Amino acid sequence: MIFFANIIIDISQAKLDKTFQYRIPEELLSGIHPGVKVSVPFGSGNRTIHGYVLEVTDKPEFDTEKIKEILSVEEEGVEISGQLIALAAWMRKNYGGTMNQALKTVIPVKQKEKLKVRRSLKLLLSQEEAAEVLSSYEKKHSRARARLLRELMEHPEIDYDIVIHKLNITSAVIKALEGQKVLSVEIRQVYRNPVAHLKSRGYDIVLNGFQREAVNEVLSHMEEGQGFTYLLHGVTGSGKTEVYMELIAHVISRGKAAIMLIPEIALTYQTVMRFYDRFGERVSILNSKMSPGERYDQFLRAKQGEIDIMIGPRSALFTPFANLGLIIIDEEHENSYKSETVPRYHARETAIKRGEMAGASVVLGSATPSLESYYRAKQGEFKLLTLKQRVKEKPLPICHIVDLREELKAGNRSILSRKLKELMEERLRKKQQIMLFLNRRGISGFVSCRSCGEVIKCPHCDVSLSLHRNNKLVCHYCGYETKAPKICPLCSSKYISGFKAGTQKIEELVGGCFPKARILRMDFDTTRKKGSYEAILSAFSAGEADILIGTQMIVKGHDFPNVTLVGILAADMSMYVSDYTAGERTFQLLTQAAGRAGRGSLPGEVVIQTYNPGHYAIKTAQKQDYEAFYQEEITYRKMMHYPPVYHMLLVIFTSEEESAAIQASIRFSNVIKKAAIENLQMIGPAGAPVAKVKDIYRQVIYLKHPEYESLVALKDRMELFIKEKQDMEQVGITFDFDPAGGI
DNA sequence: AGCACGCCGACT
DNA sequence: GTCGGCGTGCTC
Repeated sequence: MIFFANIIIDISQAKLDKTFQYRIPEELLSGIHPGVKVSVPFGSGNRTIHGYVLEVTDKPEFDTEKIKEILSVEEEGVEISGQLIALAAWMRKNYGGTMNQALKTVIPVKQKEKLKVRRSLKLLLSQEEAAEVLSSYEKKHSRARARLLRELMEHPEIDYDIVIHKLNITSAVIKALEGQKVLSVEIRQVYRNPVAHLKSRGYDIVLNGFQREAVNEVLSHMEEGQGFTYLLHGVTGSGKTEVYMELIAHVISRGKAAIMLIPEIALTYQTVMRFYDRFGERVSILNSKMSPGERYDQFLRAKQGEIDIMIGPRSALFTPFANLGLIIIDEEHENSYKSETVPRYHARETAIKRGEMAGASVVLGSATPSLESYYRAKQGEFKLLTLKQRVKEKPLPICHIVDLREELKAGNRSILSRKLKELMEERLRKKQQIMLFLNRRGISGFVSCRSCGEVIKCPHCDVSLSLHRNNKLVCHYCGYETKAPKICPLCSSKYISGFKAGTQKIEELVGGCFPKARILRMDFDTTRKKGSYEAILSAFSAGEADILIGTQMIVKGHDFPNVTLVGILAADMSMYVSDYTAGERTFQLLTQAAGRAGRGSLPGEVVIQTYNPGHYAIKTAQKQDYEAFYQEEITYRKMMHYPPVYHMLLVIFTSEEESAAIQASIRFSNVIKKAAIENLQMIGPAGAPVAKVKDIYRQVIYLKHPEYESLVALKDRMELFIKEKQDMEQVGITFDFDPAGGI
């Protein structure tokens, strides 16, 4: 059999952003894998250039007559670009999508590389000399040369890209003038340093026994050259960050680099400062507010060895450190580690794979580990490290559970239970602070008609519109905006009215109960302005308000030493019915929220209001007993065949035509049935929970199987089907492995 | 990006 | 005619 390799020539050049196919000579076959660097003949002159292997296949996709052979394999060790390309190949295989999509995720360079080498043209001649040369060009009718030179006489230094794009000059002309010593091409590096403005204050940390033990365990294996995956389980306040810092310090002292992933929302000034205090300028950060160019700059600094610690969200995982020694994933249970765009990779799995490739250790940290990680730790796949003790011996907060049904029976129809109200009064008297939480879903307001029951929906999405200030209706899925109608569009009744967003309504109610209290609210409306998220939190931290009302957003990151009471207004799980992670998410939210109470020297109290006081997620959260929660939850997952015991594959069919999406889903369900895989369960095809977004209709099929590999094999089969049939143009097909909750 | 090819105006 | 410069398009 003849094999071919798909090769990418130069990732940085947008115009060569595609693969070329080469024949693999038999003697090289064993050395050709994704990520391997090879030499190939390229172009009509067959000049030898370097490229990276993306895929090996036996199917030529190009005129076989024209396919050339690979010349040789470049044995430059395991080079970083190759390693990342191999990682991209692994991601494509395990999460679906095209190789190009995977590459773009891993190497976000492409056209942005221009920003790296800011090239500019500099005039080398004096005005007189230039004028002379210019007239000679004009005489020879060299119009492009004259155009460029005239421009250079006016501005002695011009950006290369401006010359190419705005002046319509080709590189041939620039080369010619460079050869004639009329101009020179200057290359300068420009990038910003996001932490340069910070002032390091030094550090002073002593680890306690549990922290020391955890650090030593990881280091001892590292010394033996073994990289494992560790799960660091420690309650809020047990000092996980100190463990991370100690490990990082050891890794960089051995000349290696470290990546620390944190949920985007937790990348606060405080966090960055702590690392900067200890590691100074060797640290860089990545965040979503950065432009692609700025992000690329940070990757470049890493590649050039200017930094050895990168802190950032999911995408920081692909920092091109040549000698990576450690990957840390803080708050590893967070949903934001799962990508929402193709390839829908999970940062945890991908980090483990990258760690394996680089020989690096991986440390997953959480107070409430994901079921997945804890399960794998129990199976011995991860090494479990436990921090049993809170630093400074602080007691856990006292936690009360209030049954909202009892409140109702007792005639209290307020959103605040008697217990919570009583405790709030006390705190306000003592000038201590209070946080009130609301579950994330169901918090936005909507408009409905009391006469016919019509709910105003988005014309492009299958969701109701949310009521905002100034009577505006906004779609949270596509951003559609309209004015709230005065009469019902269906029955023309004038009894149409809005229900305010949960947080807004609660703000009014709480304000009514405690007219003197200063209240801050954090939700979609108040945080839409840039930077207002931090602004609200620091205002609260500075004591500018007594009560902070919000959703999950306010649970993360910041420490509020003066908060001694946390109220969870409706720890209700019925909102998550269709989602098997409901219990897990509730437990995590409650534990995190409770952890916010009593972070300072004052003891904390927590009130959980719920309609399900008997549910194990709530009862175990009250006692902060993770192990007990895990046992209950894993039993449920086993029984219901949910992850991590079984694995799931969600196949999403999208189309502008509803019927096309439905037809495709039926066709694929037949393909799946035909594959006749043992132990496979199929649910659907059916409409997605939100069946229409931005005018695109969505159908889904859920598949369950105990072996992840079987689902990957099934995905391969479906991808092959797409390739062979080629009549699926108007339908998009996306694969999502172990989807994180809703879609 | 680099290179060939084909077009176009100017000059022996 | 034909020479040199310029823009366009292709590279497995």
